[in-house]
Order: sequence, then C-alpha cells, then structure tokens
Amino acid sequence: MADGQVTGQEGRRIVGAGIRARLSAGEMAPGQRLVEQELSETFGTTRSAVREALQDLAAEGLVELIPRRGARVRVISVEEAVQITECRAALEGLCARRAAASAGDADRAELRDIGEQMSRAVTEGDLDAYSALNRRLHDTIARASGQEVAENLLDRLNGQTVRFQFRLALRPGRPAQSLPQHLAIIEAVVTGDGAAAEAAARAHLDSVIAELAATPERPEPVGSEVAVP
Amino acid sequence: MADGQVTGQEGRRIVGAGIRARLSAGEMAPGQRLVEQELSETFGTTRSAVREALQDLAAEGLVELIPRRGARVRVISVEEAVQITECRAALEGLCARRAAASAGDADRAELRDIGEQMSRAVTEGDLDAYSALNRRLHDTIARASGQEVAENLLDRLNGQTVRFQFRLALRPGRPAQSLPQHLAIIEAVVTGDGAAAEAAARAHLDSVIAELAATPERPEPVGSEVAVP
DNA sequence: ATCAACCATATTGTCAACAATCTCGTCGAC
DNA sequence: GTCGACGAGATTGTTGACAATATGGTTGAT
Repeated sequence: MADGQVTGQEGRRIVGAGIRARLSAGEMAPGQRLVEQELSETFGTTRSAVREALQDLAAEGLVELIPRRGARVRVISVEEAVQITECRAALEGLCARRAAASAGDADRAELRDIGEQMSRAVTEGDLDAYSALNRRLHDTIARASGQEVAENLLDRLNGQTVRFQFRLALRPGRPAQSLPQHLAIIEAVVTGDGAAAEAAARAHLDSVIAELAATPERPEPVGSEVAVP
Repeated sequence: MADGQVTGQEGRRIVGAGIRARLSAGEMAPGQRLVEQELSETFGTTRSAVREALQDLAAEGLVELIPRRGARVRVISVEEAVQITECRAALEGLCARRAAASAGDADRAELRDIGEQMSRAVTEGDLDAYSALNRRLHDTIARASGQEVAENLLDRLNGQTVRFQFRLALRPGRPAQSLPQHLAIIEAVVTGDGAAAEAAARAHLDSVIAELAATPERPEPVGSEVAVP
C-alpha cells in the first residue's frame, strides 16, 4: 500500500468497501476484532475515517459495535440466517410478482440469458460461475420489479448471509437441486405469471431454508483472536 | 434547557431520540434543514454528538445527508410510501402467519384485548386511542411471531411512514373501514389459522395502499426554510 | 497452587480548533 | 432589467491531542 494518505471522505468509503470485500472473501472471520488503529494503517487512512466506516457497517448489521470495547465482525447464527432467509422469501416473492407484471423487454431477455448460462454452468460443473449467476438473477429480478425499497432491504439482508450462501453452494448436488427452481422463477416472470413467480421464488427460498436448517452450528471463535486451525 | 452540558455518548442518544420525537410529532417538516450547531445548542450537546446522531438517523432513512451541504428531513413521496407499504405487506404477512402458529397464550390474550379495545375506540370515535392500538397491534403480532429480523425491518419501515399513517387515520370513515380488517387478522392469529392470518394482513395493507394512492402529492418545501403557511 | 488486587498498556471516546466548501447577497457589465 | 462574477459569512469536514476505560499479566498473600 504505497498510496499517499487518503483523505477522510474517501477514506470512509475505502475502509467500508475494503472491509466488505474481505468479509465476503472470508478473510475476516465472524467474531474477529476490528481495531481502529490497525485498520487505519492497513488502509492508509485516519482513525476517524475508520470509525465512521465501522458505524456504517454496524448500521448494515455486518459489524457489532460494543461501547468502549470496539468492533467485531458480527456472528450470525444459523437461526438468524434462517430468519433472514424467511424475510428474503417474503420480499423476493413480492419482487418476483411485480417483475412478472412490469419487467421490460430488456429485463426479460436478460433473465432468459441468465437461465441459459445457469444451465450451462451446472452442466459444466462451474460452481463459481453458477454462484455469480445466482446473485445476478436475484438482483435482476429485484431491479426489474421497480420495487426500490424492497431492493434495498434485500441488498442489506444478502450482505449478512453471503457467508452462508457460499457454504451452501459448495454442497454436492445443491446446484442440481436449485437449478430447476431458478428456471421456474425465470419462466414465470418472463411469461408474466405473477402468482406463479411469487410461488416459485418462495419455494426456492424455502428450499434454501431447509438446507440452512440442516447446517450444523459451528462454534464460532469469541476470543480476542481467531482460533488457530 | 437548563441541563448541564450533556456528555457525548448520552448526547448522541438524546439528540437521536429528540429528533425522532419531533419528527413523529410533526414539529419538523420534510425538507427542513437540520443545522448541526443549532441542534447542539437545542439539546445542550457538542456538535460531535449531533453529527453521530444524524448519521444514525440517516441510516434509518429518516434524514437525508448530503455531503458538504448538511442534513435535512428526508422527503418521502407518496410513491415511496406505497412501496414501503408493499414491503410491509410482505413482511407482516410473514409475521402474521408465524404468529398464528407460534404465539403464546399471553400473546393471544393480548391480541383479543386489543381487538376489544379497538372496537370500543371506534364506537366512541376516539381516534388517538385507535391509532395507538393500531400500532400496538402490529407490534404485538411482529413480536409474537418470533421473527426478530422481520420485526426490526418493520420498525424501520414504520418509522419512515408515521407521517402518512397519521394523515390516513384522520380521514373520516377510515377507522370504520380498517376495524373489520384488524379484527380479521386478530381472529385468524388467535385461532391459529396461518394462511388466513397472512391473507388478512396482506388485505389490510393492500387497503392502506389504496388509500395512499388516493393521496395527493403535496408540494413539500425544498428551500432552506419551510414555506410560511 | 489459587485467588484477588493492582498496575502498565492497549484501545476507544471526546473535544475544540482549524480547514475547506458552500450559500447568498452585492456589485458591475451589457 | 438580466446575467454573471465576486466575496463575506455560514456551515460542514478533518485533524490531532487528550481523557476515560477496558485488558491482561504480575505480584503478593493465603
């Protein structure tokens, strides 16, 4: 990091984006402490910028902020991940229904394209591609629905469960299970069948919930440092 | 305000609560500027505390924070209020369904009580009481559902639309229209009929949406000061 | 060996002064 | 009369030093 010192406003953005990225990449474990000075050195910003970024992340539920004790990566239990997914089911159901009614031609074309690429990715066993397409599908439907409020809520909820989504996608046989569900959502939205789209979206997320429920609660580290493997 | 200077951590809480209260009471109009120094003098805190409180409020969507231009009370359009209510419909539908399945005896008793008091309030034409019961009903169902994530989301969404709820409740004939809907929700939850509870909750909020859609978009003041009446 | 009190250090919280930027009224040219 | 440039004042943004608090290890008594 040979950047010159980054000024505050940018610093806040940079630290926020940086932590988000590392969190998604699994480079920061749940429960891990986030020390302000460390972060300010890592990202080449001031402590104030780090502080503000941590506030942002706490507001998004990615970080837990305990007064006088600092910040740590928030631990999300399987139980909470299930609840989050239940909310997603409700909201994505809404989006799918609306998208079926009001998506433009470009959106429908994109959805068809995503469906084809997904099928191919599963055939070829390309998990990374499938995972990326998965996110793109959900995003596209949310955007096509015109429900900006729901889209924002979903963004936030997704941010909290990326870790789980990731683990889930790696299970053998999971893509083969979810592919037909995704295709059913796409089909219903593209053909404009709102009720079917909502039902398909809900069914898909119910399936995710079932998988989550079968996830063992792994003992997350709670000490000041992450347990050594 | 003859308080001694309030220390930072408390200050943040006080300013946040204070602005929230004034916002709910309609003492702060949408679009109104919130000047940091003014607020710090009003609440007897430092500017830092005000700054942090404003960040909190912005994260909740109650305040709009424009870099280098300060904070103002966020203007929520009728269109956005409709979208928010659509999300509420999805989430409260979820809560109602779950509450029907998992509410405890105490919760069911409270719901019955709320129903009786609501009927009485409408008979007596006590709008304030009815409005308070309305909120209590929604809160109770959310809590009884055990869906804490949904409960939090709903809290946030409700905070943004209090102004609209308030205007709506004052319309002549509105309570008589919404009372049977509320009673239907209560009945379904109390008797444990999840599907009916979800349907009733959705129907109720669809009715709210219809009322909102019939609300004229009033020209909100956008200047540095609120327009004089 | 166990436990509690204590202290050094690491870390977060607070503040007030300073810097940067925007707003809005004033002035002048056309 | 209209438009644009300019500048004073108001407002937000940034910084670094200082204060308050928690942490973890050390010491000494039992």
